Amino acid sequence: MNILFDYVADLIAGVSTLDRAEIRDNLEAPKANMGDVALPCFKFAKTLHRAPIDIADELATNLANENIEKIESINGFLNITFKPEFLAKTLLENVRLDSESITAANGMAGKTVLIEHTSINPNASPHIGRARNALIGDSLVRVFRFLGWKTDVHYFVNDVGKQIAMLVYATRDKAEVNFNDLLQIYIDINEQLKTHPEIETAVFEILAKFEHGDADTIAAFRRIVDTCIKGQTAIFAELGIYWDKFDYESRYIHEHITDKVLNELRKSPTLFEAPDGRLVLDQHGENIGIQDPMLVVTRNDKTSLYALRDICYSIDKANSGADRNLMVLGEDQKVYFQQIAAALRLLGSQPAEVVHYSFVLLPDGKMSTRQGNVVLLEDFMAEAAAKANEAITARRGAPDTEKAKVVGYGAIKYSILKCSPEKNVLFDWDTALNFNGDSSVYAQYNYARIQSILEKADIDYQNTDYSLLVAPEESALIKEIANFESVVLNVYRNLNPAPLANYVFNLTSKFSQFYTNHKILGIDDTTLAAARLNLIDKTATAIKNALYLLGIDTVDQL
RNA sequence: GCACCCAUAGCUCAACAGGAUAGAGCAACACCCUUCUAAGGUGAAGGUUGGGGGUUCGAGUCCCUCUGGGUGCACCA
Repeated sequence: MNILFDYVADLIAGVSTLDRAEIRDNLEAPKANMGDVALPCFKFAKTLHRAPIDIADELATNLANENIEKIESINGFLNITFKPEFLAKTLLENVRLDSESITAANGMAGKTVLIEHTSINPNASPHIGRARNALIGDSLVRVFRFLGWKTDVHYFVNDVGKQIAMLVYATRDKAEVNFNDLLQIYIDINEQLKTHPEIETAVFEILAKFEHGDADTIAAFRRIVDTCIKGQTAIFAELGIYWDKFDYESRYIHEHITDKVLNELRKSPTLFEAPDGRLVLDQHGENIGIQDPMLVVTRNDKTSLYALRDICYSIDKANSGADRNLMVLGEDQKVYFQQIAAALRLLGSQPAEVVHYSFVLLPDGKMSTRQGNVVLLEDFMAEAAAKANEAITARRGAPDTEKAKVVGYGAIKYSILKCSPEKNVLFDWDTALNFNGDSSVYAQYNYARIQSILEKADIDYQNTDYSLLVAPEESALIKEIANFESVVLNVYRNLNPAPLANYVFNLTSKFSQFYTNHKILGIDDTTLAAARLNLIDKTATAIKNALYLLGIDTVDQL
């Protein structure tokens, strides 16, 4: 639609004393049936010392143009409706739907962005709450890449800590450790800990040996952590989510980087030693929303706590040379992140831009890994794929596991990504596995319908006369296609993939209305047929690319 | 108790940097498959945008306040 806005801004600037840039800024797309482009005239009232209605009236009488079908002044709004042939031609000739052209138009080519996301504790299979992190992160990666950025996707492996030590302890006599058993082992050892304090002592001994570089203990940790990372990333790989680099937290201990950073922190008067020997950063005055903002960075023996290792890692990321430094983090880490950010600024380092997301809630409350009250991502994936396969079997007479995955996994991603990150997602099986209406399946299904038609088409539709596309359903579809680029840029600007889901549904809905009202093949007018084929081809591209940016695949036949 | 986020139709969500008559889907009701894929389409129904105040020509959107939910509040990661 930008092309139309530019066009209208030129027109209005030509017949008035208004500033062209200001006009362009105020133009908007009104609701359907009010026109194609609207200009609210209220902001010009002050500078012109005239009533908004007068301004709109005058513009309406002066703007006559062979491409304008209707121009109205209503309550201070100037509404312009273009002739549909002009609308179709202008928008479809200029629309940008592919990565190359959008990248070129927005000048972001070659910039680099570091994105860190997911970092699930390496103690069990991920549940759908944690998956939200990966889904948002991966979608942002795709959007940046689509806009021409070079992406560097990192995963911070939290391989230090009591949780891993507990698993090391629980599996000390096991010759083999199986990823799928870890969750139960973790739940069991948490249970045992309640009644056997001596286990806790043993666990901390293991942790201390690990931190002091004991080779056998490091190997034992590595066995657990790598089993977990392998298991977790296999699940994400199944969903098409990958990382470029896995950064191990323990490195900052074993390479004594924590000591160096600690020495830097010691130069600040805000670092003090508590009576028992712990080193603490006094963060009063940093505008952190807790009563007594203190960040404890070491234990009393001066060994590092997670915060210190996280600061080390954050410095590494800030120094990576990337143009932007992003991370996706749960809302439970909000205040903690502010504390790390304040510490980084103290050290002259720049904290990452952070995207926070809220938790996924179950109908009967919150998920808890320790209590085993979770919906595992794996289970969700299996259910979704199975349900999709049933539907495919019913429709096609035979199952198709690959297609079922495309459909089922798409539905998972869509159901989670369609909600804005700051809102809680309410998960229930019925809604998530409903493949009708506002779901990714709707878009995939209509995409397949288009492919089916294009497959059958035996005329060339590469160079067609767009001005033939004048039906209301065609105009509506064309305008929606033309919005693609601004939606992608909106997602980029706000670091929120949700509008893409909304867009792909609106777009598909416009196509479906067009499809049910107009024939594409088998009409006498072959030039019109060609134009319509070109239109649905562009529709398919927009659907495919929008879904792709959400991490969702398409198939040509469904 | 303090801080941050959220509250929109019975349910799940939209509303693009405050714009016009707040839109969809699901569920429920009435229709449409001799026609390019019915995982579809059409119609009707559903709202004092949690309550109250304020700013503005204009507020779901910004500010204050109350209520309800989420999250967090130094020696976990």
